Amino acid sequence: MKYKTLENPEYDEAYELITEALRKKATIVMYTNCKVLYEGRALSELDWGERIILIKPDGSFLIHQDKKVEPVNWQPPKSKTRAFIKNQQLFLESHRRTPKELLTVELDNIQFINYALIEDYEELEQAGYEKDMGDMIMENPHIIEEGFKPTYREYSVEHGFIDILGKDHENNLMILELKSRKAGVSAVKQLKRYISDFDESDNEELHQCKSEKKKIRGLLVAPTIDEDAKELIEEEGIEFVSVNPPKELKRDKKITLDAFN
Amino acid sequence: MKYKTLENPEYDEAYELITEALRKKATIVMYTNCKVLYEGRALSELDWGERIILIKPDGSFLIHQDKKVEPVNWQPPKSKTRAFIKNQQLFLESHRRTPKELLTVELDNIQFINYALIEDYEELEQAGYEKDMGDMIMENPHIIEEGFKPTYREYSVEHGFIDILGKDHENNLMILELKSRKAGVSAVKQLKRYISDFDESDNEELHQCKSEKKKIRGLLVAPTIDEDAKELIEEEGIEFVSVNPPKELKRDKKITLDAFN
DNA sequence: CAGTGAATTTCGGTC
DNA sequence: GACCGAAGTTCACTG
Repeated sequence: MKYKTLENPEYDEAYELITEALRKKATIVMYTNCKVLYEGRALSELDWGERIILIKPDGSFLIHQDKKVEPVNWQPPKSKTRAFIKNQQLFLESHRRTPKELLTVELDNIQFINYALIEDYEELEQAGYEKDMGDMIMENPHIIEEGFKPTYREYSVEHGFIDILGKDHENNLMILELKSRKAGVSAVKQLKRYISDFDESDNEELHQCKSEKKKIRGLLVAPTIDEDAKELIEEEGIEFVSVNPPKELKRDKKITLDAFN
Repeated sequence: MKYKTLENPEYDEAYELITEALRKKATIVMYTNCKVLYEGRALSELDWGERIILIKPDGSFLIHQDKKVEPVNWQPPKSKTRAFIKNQQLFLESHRRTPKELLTVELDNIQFINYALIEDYEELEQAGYEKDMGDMIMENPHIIEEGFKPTYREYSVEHGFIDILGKDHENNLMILELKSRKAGVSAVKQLKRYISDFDESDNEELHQCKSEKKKIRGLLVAPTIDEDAKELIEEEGIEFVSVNPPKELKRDKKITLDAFN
């Protein structure tokens, strides 16, 4: 049988069903009154109330209240779940090894339990992120400006990585910091840091640049920047280039490319 | 009636139930085959597969696959959900105003739908965070060292806030940066920045400190630090004090305090 | 394993 | 509504 449901089960019936579901690595959905205790990286307690509990075959354990996107309590994948009965009360326990974390749920008045062997073989196709932006710029450097030649991706410096390093048409060095969302002051500061890191570093690119008496240009590349970032950019002599992250799914891209082959 | 369930409903039955549930501001749980399209800050597409859908009375909309703690697609609270039928297919649509985001779900082969008017009046009680650590240190400064006198909490400087500002028994200035988890290099850098911000600022504390020829001590306060942070701290002349965040629920604390009154 | 950084981060605070 | 920072962040990726 692919799935099973119990409505208003007794605690012993519920115990049997949950244990069976866990053994079968099924996905369990419950709607029940419960009380929750969490002890691990932090500590929390949630008194009696009706919640939705989701237990996944990968060990993920979620407890949702009727508000918020985030679960009120949870355990990550690979956690071990078990059900047990104590003093004629049903408990669920989810245990994580490192870091040691324990989630204990006391159940009462279960409205329903459903378990199912989920069939889902799809993965999310997505686009519109910093990485997509970087790919796009490496493929079409002119988006930044005419004559821009990217030379390195993820160029390592003291405090992190320069997203894209390159040169303009006059061979001035260009340091690009990409943001796929609106950039704030923190992005400008990050870029500033990379520039000074680079300027203080001992590397071929820099030596060549200095021997040719070229400039180092810092560019913040993002869809937009907020007002404070705008001011800071002008003070710091940094340039801003507005680029939107490509919102094109890989599959679409592939089809498009295939069409050209 | 407090809750309703349908197993293997036809699309029109499902439509009726969902519309009724949305009108009643109920919490909806579904287990169904579906296909998902998201367009907003990013873009994503998820092909047909069985998933669990959760729609909350606050407008939150979650789609869970059988893996991970995070939903594969979602909309935040205050989103508006509606159901509609097109070409004898049932769709769910969740719409957010700012930023404009749209989640569209095509449903097929619904295994079950449940809606319920959830009764939950409890909020999570929790402890073990940075704020708790700060509270604890303000109340018991000797945790840091004998003679430590905290003077300011969240003291504003150029690039942020100094968690705790104070003086040692010799009236040297102490700048504390708190972390409730293992501190890394980034925390040391943050502290360094606050120290230099403070040193470059124009304020009473600093003038007094300099006129008395006192030192400025930087302290990183966290349960532990990683190896890289350890090295950096020694280089930079910053001190590390190991403090664990208090794992004590407010209610417990209140009871403890009451017991002493 | 630990460490780094992005995320449709979410969420709560303040301005 | 924008901005800022914490979070049991989670997650993917690297060494």
